[in-house]
Amino acid sequence: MPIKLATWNINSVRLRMPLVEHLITQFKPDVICLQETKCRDAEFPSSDFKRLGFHHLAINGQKGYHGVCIASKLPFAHIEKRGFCDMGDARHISVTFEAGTAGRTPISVHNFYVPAGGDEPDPTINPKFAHKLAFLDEMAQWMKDSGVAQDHAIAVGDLNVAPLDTDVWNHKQMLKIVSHTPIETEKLGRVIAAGPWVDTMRNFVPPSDKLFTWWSYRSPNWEASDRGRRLDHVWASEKLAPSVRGMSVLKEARGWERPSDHVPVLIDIDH
DNA sequence: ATGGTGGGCCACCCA
Repeated sequence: MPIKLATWNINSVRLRMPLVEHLITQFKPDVICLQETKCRDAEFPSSDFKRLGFHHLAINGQKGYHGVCIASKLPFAHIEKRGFCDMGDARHISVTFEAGTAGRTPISVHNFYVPAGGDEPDPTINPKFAHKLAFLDEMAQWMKDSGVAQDHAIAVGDLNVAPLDTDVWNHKQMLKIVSHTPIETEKLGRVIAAGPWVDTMRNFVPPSDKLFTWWSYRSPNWEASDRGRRLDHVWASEKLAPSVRGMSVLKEARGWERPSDHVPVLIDIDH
């Protein structure tokens, strides 16, 4: 059964529900993972999702900041929300689908919003950066302990780290910029190894090619200057990775009206 | 080297 899954840092789901609707009508995803929904669960536009055929909603929101959700046409068997770093932040939600057809084992989807980490890449003077590093450590430990990637599983989200040289517009210039510092890259690598996970986006775009999912609001000519970063990721467990048949980064969404600074990433799973 | 632009929400927090 083919499943199309999208992940997108929406930067306020209430403000950008028209863009989500456009994504749905134009690209027809079955499952949508959002980050930075920025509203409480009671304020989440659930009726809009249901009108659009997404009857199954797993929401972990909070007032004003952060917030993640998984909206789905397919029913869930389980929903889980995990707190990281004891901050009370809404930065994770996961679902397991009901058992697949033809006796296939159900897929789990984990949706993460990793802390951005502030501007100063020194954990001794910047608590936001320290939080980001601790979050990545805890993610790796939990991946190891839980064994989530041992079965059919997907991990997606805004991980706020661009690990490869070609995940940023200028590697040398970015080495001291939060999101591309060696310590973040190393820690994200440990999270991937702890699964172990497969970086499915890079199965479709070779590491020699630049690949971005985010362009800052602060650049008036984002497209011409193209100073992007790959902050959003789609990982598959080794068992599921061969079933990922397609991937696209919807760069055009950065040019939509009142856009998010992140664009959706879509994958096709043939499970 | 600096500041540039957004969103939430009402004084600044966050990205």
